Amino acid sequence: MTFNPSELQPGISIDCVLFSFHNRMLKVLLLKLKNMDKWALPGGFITKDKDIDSEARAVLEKRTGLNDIFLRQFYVFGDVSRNERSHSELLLEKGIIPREARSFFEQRFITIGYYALVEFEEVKQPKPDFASETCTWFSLEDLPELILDHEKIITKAHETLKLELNYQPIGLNLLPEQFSIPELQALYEIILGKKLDRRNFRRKIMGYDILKDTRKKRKGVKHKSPLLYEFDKKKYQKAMEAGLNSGW
Amino acid sequence: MTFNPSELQPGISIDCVLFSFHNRMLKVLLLKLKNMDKWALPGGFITKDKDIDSEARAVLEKRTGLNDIFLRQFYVFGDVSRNERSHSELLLEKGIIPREARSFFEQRFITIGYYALVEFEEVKQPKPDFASETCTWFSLEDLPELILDHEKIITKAHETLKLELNYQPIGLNLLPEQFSIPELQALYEIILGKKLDRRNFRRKIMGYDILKDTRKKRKGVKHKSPLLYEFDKKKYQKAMEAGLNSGW
DNA sequence: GTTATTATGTGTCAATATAACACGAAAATA
DNA sequence: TATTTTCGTGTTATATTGACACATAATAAC
Repeated sequence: MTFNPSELQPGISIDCVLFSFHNRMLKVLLLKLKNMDKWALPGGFITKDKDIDSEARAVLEKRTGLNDIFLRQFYVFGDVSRNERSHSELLLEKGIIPREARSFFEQRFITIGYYALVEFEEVKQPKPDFASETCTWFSLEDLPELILDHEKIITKAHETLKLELNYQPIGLNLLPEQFSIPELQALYEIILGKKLDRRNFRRKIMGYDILKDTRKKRKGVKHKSPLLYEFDKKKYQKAMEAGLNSGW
Repeated sequence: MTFNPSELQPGISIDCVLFSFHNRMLKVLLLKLKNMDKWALPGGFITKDKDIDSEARAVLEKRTGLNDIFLRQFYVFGDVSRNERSHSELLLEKGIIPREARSFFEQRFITIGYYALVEFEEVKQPKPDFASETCTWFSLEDLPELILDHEKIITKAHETLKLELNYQPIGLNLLPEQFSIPELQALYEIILGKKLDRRNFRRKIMGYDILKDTRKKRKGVKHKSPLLYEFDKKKYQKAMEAGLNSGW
């Protein structure tokens, strides 16, 4: 890995909060920095002749191998205080960043936050980047120690997810092709951070007419098998454009 | 006005869509560039040791004289295509930007969009910046020709306003201290782009219990005088935090 | 000062949406 | 065969929404 800082927009980075949903938990993809006990969001920089959204997409593709991930900008973190001199010094000291890129990394950085959604099983083997040695999922409830303001970035992404639940196809992008209504409800409960009534949830979600019954059952669960559904993508999309205005 | 590009974050700008509400129209503050027939949003750059939000605030303060304006980030415009070489060349040619700042302006720029809300009457005499000769309000319905992607930025700001109407104290920041319910309704109608039923609007807004009756009437209107209200700021704030979840 | 114009303020009813709540059925495991 | 666990279902009371019409207050026109 070599940096060509001259090809990059200086002082701007991208950080991606990639969410997935597994075992009824919301998870976030994180990278463990080499020789350090801290973790970081997948991120990158902006090539001078590339659109920022495609650079975010590129970051995710490099980590996951997937290139059609649902992606949204959610906030720019631009306080001066987010730049800790000690952080870039440490990276240098540990040999994580090449010496010739020193001045690039020592700049004050403003970072554009993206959140992204992916179906857990689609990501076979997440790949660390040049600065990290591991890349793996963490439950939102149980995050490791993170560099800089990355925890704050995750929190803000989660808040945004909550607000956009009625306007963005979040369920569609986090769940596998087929899923049960209780699974969908669990996703909603985790994003919203509150319990929902099972009967009322079912009635309401069915009322939107965005689910298709597959006439199949989930096998291998040690209790009554739930029926499986798929999203009717066209109707889902249309419902999102209008907004599920009731809110949850 | 002299630029010290060395003190600025390179390649990042700020653009502010400052809304006000006057004569039942939503207005936006624009600047007319010197020697050109195009208008632009108030904007600026980011000093290396300043937070981005305070730089946005500084832009607004310079244009309006006000320093406590309600302000929110809403989007980053970062497509490569938004940078028109011809634009910076024209600015140079017209002598709008100093020759020594040439290379600064010729960079590829990413701009952070902020929307801001102000009570129309509070802004006595908006001031143009070094590159412009006039600074004035335009109705959203009747915008002049704008530079670059500024029209798109305004459109996106307006969409955001619509979405955030239920979560942000928008009425509070756009209306004068005292206002009538029909005025508040007109504001909602313009932001939402649709007519609302007068009786239902009143019932619903009153239901939130965020208005205080001032026991006064608006004088000088050529019809029945409406009663004037004020926002109960504490209750308004609380209602916003919960979200006016029904939506309009 | 009488009339016309215009926007304000108000209430009801029907339809819809929400919240609260309990029990039988299916699948696996013991 | 019994136990455990979660699934699937319906009703009722309450709250919210949408649709709708008429009398009143202020000014302007005559």
